[in-house]
Amino acid sequence: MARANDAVAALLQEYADLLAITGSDAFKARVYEKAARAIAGHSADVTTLDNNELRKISGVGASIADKVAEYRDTGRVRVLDELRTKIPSGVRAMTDVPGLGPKKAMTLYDQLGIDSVDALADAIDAGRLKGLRGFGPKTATTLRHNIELWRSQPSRFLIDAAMGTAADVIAALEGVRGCRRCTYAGSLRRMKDTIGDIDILAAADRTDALMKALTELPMVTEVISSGEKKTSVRTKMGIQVDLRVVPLDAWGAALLYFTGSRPHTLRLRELALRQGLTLNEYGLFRVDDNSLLAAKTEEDVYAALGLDFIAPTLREDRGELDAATEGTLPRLVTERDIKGDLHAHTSLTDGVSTLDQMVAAARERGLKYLAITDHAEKLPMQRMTRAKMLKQREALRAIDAGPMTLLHGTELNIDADGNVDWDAEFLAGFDICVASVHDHFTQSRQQMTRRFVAACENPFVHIIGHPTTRQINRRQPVDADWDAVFAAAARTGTAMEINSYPDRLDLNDELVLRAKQHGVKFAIDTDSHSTVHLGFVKYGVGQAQRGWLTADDVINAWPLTKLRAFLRDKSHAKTK
DNA sequence: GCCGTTTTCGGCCCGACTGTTTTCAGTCG
Repeated sequence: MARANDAVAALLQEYADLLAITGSDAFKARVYEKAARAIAGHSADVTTLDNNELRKISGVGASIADKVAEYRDTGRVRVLDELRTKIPSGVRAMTDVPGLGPKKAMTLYDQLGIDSVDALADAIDAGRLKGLRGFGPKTATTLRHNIELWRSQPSRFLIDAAMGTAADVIAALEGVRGCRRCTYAGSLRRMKDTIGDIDILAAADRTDALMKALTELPMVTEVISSGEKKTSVRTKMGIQVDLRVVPLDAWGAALLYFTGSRPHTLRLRELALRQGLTLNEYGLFRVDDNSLLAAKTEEDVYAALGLDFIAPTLREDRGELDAATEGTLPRLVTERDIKGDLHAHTSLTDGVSTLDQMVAAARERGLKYLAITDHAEKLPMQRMTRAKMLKQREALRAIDAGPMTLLHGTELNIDADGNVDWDAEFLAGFDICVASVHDHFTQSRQQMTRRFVAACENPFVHIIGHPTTRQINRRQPVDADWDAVFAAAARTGTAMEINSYPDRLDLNDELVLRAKQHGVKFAIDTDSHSTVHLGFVKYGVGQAQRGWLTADDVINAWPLTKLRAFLRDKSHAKTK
């Protein structure tokens, strides 16, 4: 599954972690982390590059280039293997427990021979940490508690669940006297596909009332820490909520800082330093006389650094600072650009809303067109037949949808060999066909790739639905050579879906970036099974933005005539 | 270990909170 770049990045990250645990130069460890990130985000396969090309990657110098080359040639990195013999893998795993970092993990291993999370839990239960320097009774209790949390809960939460919690917290805090502004930041604002914790930023002159209000919310089960400027709690759902309160004058700098990502803000700080400036959550200051340059809005801070405004969804250190310097940031697709939905179900198959309800809800949302795409007959549980499909088409054609155009489509099943339901004649009757993988998830990469390529080459298939078929926290993505699949999609004029369903978000941002490099077009669909799901489109747009897409890349951001031409061009392939 | 619009050497982001300390190390984001 993983690209060679991901494997190399994982090795470099492991090396960085082991350096930190062994207490070597902290800066050295940071350099390896940075290089790992740069390689993970590099477009070319690093195992195809020579040393000179490797060293052109920012953060990769002679030493790291040699290690990558060694991995390319031998599949190993000798110095990493040596470190691994000194530090058991369980010691590194221990640093995943909240509150336990590299220093304490090493102390536990050195002094007590503790080499796994399980061993640590046993040692705490047996009272073996008593007398160990740096490990008082409070630390032992907290660690034991955090081990259980770490064992019992997923580390990432679905974006819509996090968004709901954030909205509840914000609504409560906005009602607190003295609260001037309140919003969410962090990975939620960046629209990452999954959310680790929720960052809430508030502006107020006095902070105590806000901190108290947060800790007293009914949803809060645990106060992790609480100070004058920052409070962290855990909710019933298990997600951590961090609240930061700043003066209103620092709003922009604080929002920028707490939105992150860390690599992005780190780069901003480096850029500031090179200009004789320093950036923190209170503002951008001159180093020499501490005078304030910008703080009120994010736009002010970026401008003072000589940068165009960078949308939160782009702040991942994937080249956005260079683009902002050069004025070449993309004009990102927005929810307002989305003119229609090309993947939606009704109660004819596994949807819960009727055709009429779906049409009415889509019209209410102001869509210009809607494709109804119920499941085809090879998904046996749906009991679909040709007759039912034709009857639905008749019903759909009879609906007066006002200014909205209705398209009759279907979600075909891509079988193990890459074929789809129904014959050419029947398929030709549809306005649009989505085709998706719904079974045989464990095929080899080679088989799976052939399967997708065959589907792309089918003249009746316009969109590949939820391509990796992952279900977040439940099912892994299928294994395919995505570069080969994307190349086929671009060549055949087949759009790749960005499925907006919160537990899919498929393609995700990283694959969107890769697909775009192949010249692929995209469809941001909701895959709605109910009228309320139409609102999920914002999450699909989030992934699209994170993949640097413009409205021109997204076929359902196009006017209907242009979309129809795209669909027609694909179908014309069948006569060639 | 990397890097350079003050630097090829000497820096490297920085603030908040906790716990165990008697002035700060460790962790987190």
